[in-house]
Amino acid sequence: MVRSEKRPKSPDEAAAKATDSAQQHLCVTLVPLFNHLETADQQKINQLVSHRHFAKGEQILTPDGEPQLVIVARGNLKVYQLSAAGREQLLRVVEPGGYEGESQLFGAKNADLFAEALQPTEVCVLKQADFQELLLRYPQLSLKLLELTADKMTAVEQQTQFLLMEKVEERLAKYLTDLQVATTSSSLTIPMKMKELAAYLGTTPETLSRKFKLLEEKQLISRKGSRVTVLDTEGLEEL
DNA sequence: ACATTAAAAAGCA
DNA sequence: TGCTTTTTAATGT
Repeated sequence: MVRSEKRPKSPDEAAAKATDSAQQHLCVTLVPLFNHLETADQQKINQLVSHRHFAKGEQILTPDGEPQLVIVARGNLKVYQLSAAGREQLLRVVEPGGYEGESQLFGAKNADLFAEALQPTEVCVLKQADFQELLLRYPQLSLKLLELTADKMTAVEQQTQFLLMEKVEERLAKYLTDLQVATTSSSLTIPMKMKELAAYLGTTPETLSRKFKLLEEKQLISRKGSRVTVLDTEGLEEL
């Protein structure tokens, strides 16, 4: 479900208006939300966003922070919430071209949403007021946003299905088969750390490790590190 | 069936 | 080598 091998091609260093930290206008042209607009419009929008860089592990979005739309240009970030016990439930990983934080902009008070950089990450930040103005000014944006948000909701549904399946074994099996379908190959690479996959599947790294071993013993998969090969697709799907 | 805790083993910079 | 990630083992819910 998550791949991470895109690299933005070197941007032409023309006359970049140094608004903030003097970065290039990557985000606006890169992101599906904006890249269908005319160049002139994109440039206007670009003046409204601030480009920021985050090191691995830095918080980008917190519940008490200012409402803002965050667009990922490079790297990726994880979006998660904290359970009562303080355990982290990973919701999704946002890749270049993706965005996060729009729900707050719509007025939804999302009380416990965090976003954190998984790698050194370039993002563009759009403030609430500016974004609302944009939506009014470019009605096409609203439609596009609606479309993209619908996609996101589909992903969230899948995530909820994971947690509805009672056994970790089943969740892991489903995750692997989904990933296999996505890559159209029997050999695949887990796109995140085991610790994070565990959080994503709603379990602990320890249990995840045991389940991997169990699937290997059943000859359903083989694994070296995060490199997994599916040996028995049918057997895996039966779970 | 899992979580938790602790500790060893394996990776990585 | 020193820190982080992953695995193993023992014990608890």
